[in-house]
Amino acid sequence: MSEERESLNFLEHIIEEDLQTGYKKAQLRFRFPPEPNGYLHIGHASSICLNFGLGLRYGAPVNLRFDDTNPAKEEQEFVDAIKRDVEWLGYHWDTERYASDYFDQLYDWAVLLIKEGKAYIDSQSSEEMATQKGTPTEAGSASPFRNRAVEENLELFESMKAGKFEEGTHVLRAKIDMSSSNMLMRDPIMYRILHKAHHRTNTDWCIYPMYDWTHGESDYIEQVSHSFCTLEFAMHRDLYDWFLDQVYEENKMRPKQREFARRNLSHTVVSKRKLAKLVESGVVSSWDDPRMPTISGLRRRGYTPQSIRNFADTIGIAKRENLIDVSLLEFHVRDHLNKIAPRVMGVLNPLKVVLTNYPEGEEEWLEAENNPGDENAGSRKVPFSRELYIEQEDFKEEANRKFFRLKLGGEVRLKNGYIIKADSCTKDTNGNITEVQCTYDPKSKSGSGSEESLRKVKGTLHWVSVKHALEAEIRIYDRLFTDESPDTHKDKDFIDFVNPESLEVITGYLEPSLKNVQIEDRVQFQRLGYFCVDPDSTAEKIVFNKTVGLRDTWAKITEKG
RNA sequence: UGGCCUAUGGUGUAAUUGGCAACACAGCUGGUUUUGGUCCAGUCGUUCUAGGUUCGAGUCCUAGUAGGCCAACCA
Repeated sequence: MSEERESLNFLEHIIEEDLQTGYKKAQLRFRFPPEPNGYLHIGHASSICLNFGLGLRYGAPVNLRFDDTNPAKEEQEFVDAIKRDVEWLGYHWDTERYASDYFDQLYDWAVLLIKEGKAYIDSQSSEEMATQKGTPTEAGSASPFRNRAVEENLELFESMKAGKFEEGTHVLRAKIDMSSSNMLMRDPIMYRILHKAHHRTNTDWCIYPMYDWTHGESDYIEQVSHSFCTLEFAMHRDLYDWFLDQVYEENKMRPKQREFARRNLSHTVVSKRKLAKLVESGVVSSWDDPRMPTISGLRRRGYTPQSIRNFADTIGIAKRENLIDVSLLEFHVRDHLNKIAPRVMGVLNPLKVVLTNYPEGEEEWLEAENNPGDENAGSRKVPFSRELYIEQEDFKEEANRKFFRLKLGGEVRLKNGYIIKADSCTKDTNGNITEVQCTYDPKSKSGSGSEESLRKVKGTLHWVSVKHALEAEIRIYDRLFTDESPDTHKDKDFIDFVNPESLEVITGYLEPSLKNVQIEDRVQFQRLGYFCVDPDSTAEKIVFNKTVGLRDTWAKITEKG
């Protein structure tokens, strides 16, 4: 038994260290804290995999906590969608929590701070407060209300809560340090007045706590040991700790915020504003359009939860800037789908082949393996007849030796079938090839064991019997953006980089075994790629999404010329 | 003119905490193959720069350079 030293990421190192210096393993607890103001995307998926992955690794519970402190943006619809996505990824949260569960506690604590002279009601406009805040290089100045009497503060705060004031008239601020080098410590706002109904607390409240006041205290209430967030919150840590100091009791777990770099994926955008723009402007059809980097989009595209988890696992976690090539994500779907997707045949760009020596009206059903890499996958029958479709790209009148496909006078094997030879072809008035006449070798039947069947020919083509072919709508996707980092250009809008050819809808001809596919079924169309049945699919009209193509060495050869 | 963070192959992460720079992807060469897929083998690095500490530095120190972040009644 060789014990291999596992390589840990820097967050795991922090946890390991904490475990050495006093934390008990049983005290470990993590959380995934989305704001329910939109759909989860691939970036969230990484965060989910990180937190829940840590939970699995350490046998620690992970809470799903909705950071719902801004009723102006949040909706139940998003709560539901987020839960569905986390579940789909295959994770189980320990408890489902809401920051709004803690509104009472937060309010009580705020009152405590006021009583201790550590918070006050400011009655200035936001503009006045902004100018007082100073700049990164200049200290701020005190609000004229900074030394308001405790009694007055208490009274005003209560009146705020009671709904006696308009929005924007008063806020509760923590009294910290107006000259701190950290702008966030210059008397941050804890509460603001918002006369808006909340998706859970309805109209119970008209004052709502700010993120900074809420997050650390929520972690504390839930006794989260490690609160991981992205780097842009690094500055918030001082505040997180300050707020915690105000309520912390010795015998409790003191949550620790640590920050990691968010992972950027090439050729896409993830900001909610930008994704919304793609939907609103009609560039994509919906939030779950298969081109979207949302989890629901990836799901519809045919990605498997495991492939996304594997991806998150491989890219790891660190603190430096990064731009992960989307091809790595594509590698992981291929890798997983290669193992689980049944192989089938479908022709997307048909060219008719007629086997002149195959009896008219006759047909036979050939044995076809479902997955050559998986012995247990079994086999199925595919119909063969005189008239077949092959891909247009698989035939050329003349071609050089590198072209392993069909050419006049050349031979090729039809997958699971016979070796055929192209004798002639017919063209339309524009010179386009419309039909190829071939002869087949009846003794070369796949699996027959005959000498002829064992002959090696350079190429093997997929095909479909014309008479038996199933028509289906095939949606072929390409990258949504032509630029690897579309939203980082100062002089150009990300919309300018939208790939006009990101969607192509065609009719494909499939082997009849696909007749009864179900939504979300995934298959490999041999030699083409992986495809997934779209929810738009019906019994009358099957719709497939192309998840990702196969690795294509031939394309590279042709590119090079 | 302030503060915080970061810097390792084309990309993303490691490096037993100071001891021969590793893994995956991509690339390139071959082999296998009834998918130009899969699989197998091989190949591809002056650890941002300059100093310093040390027998020994990717790791520690100093300075520099580059990039990112920091002022919303957002999270």
